[in-house]
Amino acid sequence: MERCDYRDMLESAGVEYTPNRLAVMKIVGNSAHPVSAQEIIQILSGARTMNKVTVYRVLDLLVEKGLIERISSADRSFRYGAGRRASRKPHPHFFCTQCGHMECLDPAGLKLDWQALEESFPGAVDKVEIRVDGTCRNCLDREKDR
Amino acid sequence: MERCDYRDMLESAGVEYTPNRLAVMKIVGNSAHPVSAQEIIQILSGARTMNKVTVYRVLDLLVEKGLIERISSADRSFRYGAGRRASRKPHPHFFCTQCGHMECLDPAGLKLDWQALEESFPGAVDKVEIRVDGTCRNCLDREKDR
DNA sequence: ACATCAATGCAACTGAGTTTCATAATAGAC
DNA sequence: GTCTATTATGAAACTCAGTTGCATTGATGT
Repeated sequence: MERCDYRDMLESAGVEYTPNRLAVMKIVGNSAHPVSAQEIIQILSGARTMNKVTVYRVLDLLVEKGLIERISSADRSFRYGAGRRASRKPHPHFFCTQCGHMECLDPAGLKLDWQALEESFPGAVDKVEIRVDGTCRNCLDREKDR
Repeated sequence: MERCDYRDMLESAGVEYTPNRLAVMKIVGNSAHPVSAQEIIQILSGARTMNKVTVYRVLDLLVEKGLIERISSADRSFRYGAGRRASRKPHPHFFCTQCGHMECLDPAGLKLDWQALEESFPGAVDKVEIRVDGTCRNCLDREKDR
């Protein structure tokens, strides 16, 4: 099930349509949680042949255009989720250090005084990343079983 | 100038003293901003011969014992700063995506309702990382000159 | 002194992401 | 329509922070 007209989203963000770009955009957009480049490559390996370099290049492009968001994790790799242009409000993320799963958290409980931050800081601010590291429910349960 | 008795700090955190561990602890502890493993290796290359593997192993150990804090950056590498056991309160960091410099921010302006966050989340929380990405004063000025 | 265990060094490895350069596809010019 | 110039893609080799395996050194306790 499509959630959006991804092709239209690409073009209105000034990104020329290509099947590869659409494919990556769909995977990131339709995923309930931020995905890694590896996951994307793996998902694509079934349907379409697409070089990993192209995946990385498409991801870079989509991030640059604000269609998706690049989120750093605690394991030296990135996750990608729907971005500002995909009408996604900024929100924190949870990262499970056991299984590498990332998920989005509710922005409630998160009172970030962006204004005060920018004013107090001598430099240009691009983005703020808030990440909670820990162990997810699944991994906790699996641990308990042992 | 020493800021603390690092040797004592090591031992009271349950870390056997070795010259290598003290050397790393000093560099991280005396630095005004979080440092990368590369910086540590480079600083040490002058004074003492110390294998990079040992540096990484010491860093892992000190992080595990809470003496230093591992902070992820936007460039797939880590920075290390004084940790909880070094009487450092949690605080956000700024990361310059141009030069890779990281610095500590004042916790003011960041009202993070940690309590609500933990309660709303179904899993175990180890730590919360808040990172502001952007361009530092230095890099902004250098840019302007061109 | 001897045995034991931890700390260190060295070389080779890993894995996510990048660079280089060749080829294929697309878009404009004519 | 064909020709040319971008632009997108593919393939192989590379980079770079961090790891692993294993041998060596050093400390600790008896």
